[in-house]
Amino acid sequence: MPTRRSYRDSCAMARALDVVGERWALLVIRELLLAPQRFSELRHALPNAASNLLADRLRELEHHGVIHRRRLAWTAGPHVYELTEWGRKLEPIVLALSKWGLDAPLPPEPSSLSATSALIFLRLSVHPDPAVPEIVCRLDLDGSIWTVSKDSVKVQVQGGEPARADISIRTDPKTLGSLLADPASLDSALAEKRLNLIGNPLTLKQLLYGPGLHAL
Amino acid sequence: MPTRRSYRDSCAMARALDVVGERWALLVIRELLLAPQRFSELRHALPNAASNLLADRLRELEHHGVIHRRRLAWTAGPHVYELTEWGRKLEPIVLALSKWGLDAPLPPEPSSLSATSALIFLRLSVHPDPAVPEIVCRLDLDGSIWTVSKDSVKVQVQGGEPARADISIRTDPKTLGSLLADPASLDSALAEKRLNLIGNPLTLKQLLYGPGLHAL
DNA sequence: CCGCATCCGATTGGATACTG
DNA sequence: CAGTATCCAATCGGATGCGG
Repeated sequence: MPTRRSYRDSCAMARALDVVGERWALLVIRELLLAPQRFSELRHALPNAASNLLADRLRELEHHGVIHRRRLAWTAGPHVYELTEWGRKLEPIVLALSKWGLDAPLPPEPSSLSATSALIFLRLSVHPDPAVPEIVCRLDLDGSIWTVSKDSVKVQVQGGEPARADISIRTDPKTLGSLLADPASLDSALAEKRLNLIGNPLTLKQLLYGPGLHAL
Repeated sequence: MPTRRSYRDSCAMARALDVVGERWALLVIRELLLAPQRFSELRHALPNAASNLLADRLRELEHHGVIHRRRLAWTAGPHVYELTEWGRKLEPIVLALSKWGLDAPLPPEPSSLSATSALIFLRLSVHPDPAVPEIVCRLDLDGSIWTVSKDSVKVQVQGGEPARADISIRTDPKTLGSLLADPASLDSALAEKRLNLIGNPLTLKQLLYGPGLHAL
């Protein structure tokens, strides 16, 4: 049963919150920022959200024109949820709010971390590096493949296989998160096999920590 | 009874929402963007929020370090709520979300509009105007005084009396909002005494609508 | 009045089970 | 896999109370 309440405030912020202010809504949008997702993928990404709530939020967001349901492979085949053009305009807001949230206290354990969250964290943490021409990394995160590239002017995270890669890593979102938060954890992650690396470890350090590497 | 629930998600966005994601929280923050406010002022600005919820949100936001309570006039005297330094960093996010919300459907009537909301809408709508050197306007909105100034590079909205003003207007938030949304409503607002103007009407038009004035 | 606290019915959220 | 259905707990919203 979708929610029907409103702030009944003409202010644009209140109107925005009438659309994306319900519980879980912005986290659903976060999940869809990098790629369209299926219902089961969203459930996996947001394990603390009940399935009925997820269904409610998806219905409401679709009704408001923030996301829409699309069938893959013409007819038959699974459907995915993806952001509409309007929904995509939330990206800078979600990123800004994420950046702000970095200063917030950590949640009570146990806490989840989805692949998309870790990739967004990566994009917030890694900065272009004028000292290095280009690094392309193939990333296998929880079984799905991403291409992370960084050059002197930009950092990109895209779904799918890279055409060419300098290094290839396989890990899980939590390990990636702790790697980004604490460079010193890289060695133990490798030792404990939570991180699998093909290629030069120094290249990975350059990719993740860039010019700040001297801090090590 | 303050809420104690969490998304239990390590993602920075979820952590941000653990702090400012509860109902009414971001609207309280919106209200505090331009000036500290007393409890009763917040109640007036958010008439659809129950007083116990307002008290809960204020307690939670203070506990999380987004706002803090301060006593005016040393000891005794009323206290006001104001944003902390961390809370102030939400300003660009609130403004961006407001801008996004302009494309959202209008809420069901009756709907409120606080003075702060109208002023934020003004700041979003009015742009610097290279064609005009400077316009300073004294604004009496629901009884509190603001200084709105615009020159070739910036637009400012500040609490308090201006040192000097080109025009002075007195109105209410809803009228100001409709004025900004529809320039054609200016004449009827004047005729119906919902807007009181001292000074040249053309100056007011230049202030509010600027170079877009030729559209009239 | 101001600044909340308390009480209570109406919604919403959360966990689990179930169906096409 | 992609959601519903159900039930219970937490939260919300509105009214009212109450000390300062």
